[in-house]
Amino acid sequence: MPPTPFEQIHRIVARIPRGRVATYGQISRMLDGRFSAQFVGWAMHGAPEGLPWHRVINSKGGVSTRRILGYAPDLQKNLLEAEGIVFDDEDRCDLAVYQWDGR
DNA sequence: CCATTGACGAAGA
DNA sequence: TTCTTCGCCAATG
Repeated sequence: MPPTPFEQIHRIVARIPRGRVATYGQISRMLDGRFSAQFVGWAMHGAPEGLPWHRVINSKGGVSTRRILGYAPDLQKNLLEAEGIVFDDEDRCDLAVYQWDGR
């Protein structure tokens, strides 16, 4: 049987190298637009342990987990900073520098 | 089966 | 630049 949408998304996320990031929309496009960017976010909600979910951010270069209740504030940002990614005073990083090229 | 729901994004005001 | 609107589509109840 074919991989589920979640599995296809998780496979891509698992390939993101340390110190790089990918956007929800980018992953959606890498899967040929079969799923909406919004759905990619939903797939992260149920990400299996070990998946580098923190390397997936929004198109503005910022993290989106702060609005989720139950998450430690700035956890995602802290994990990325630990990998060398720098955020500006608006909590955004430079996608031109850190965005994964998919290879 | 139908309505609602998102860790989103592009376009327009 | 910020805010709103609309499209997106599998999952969930």
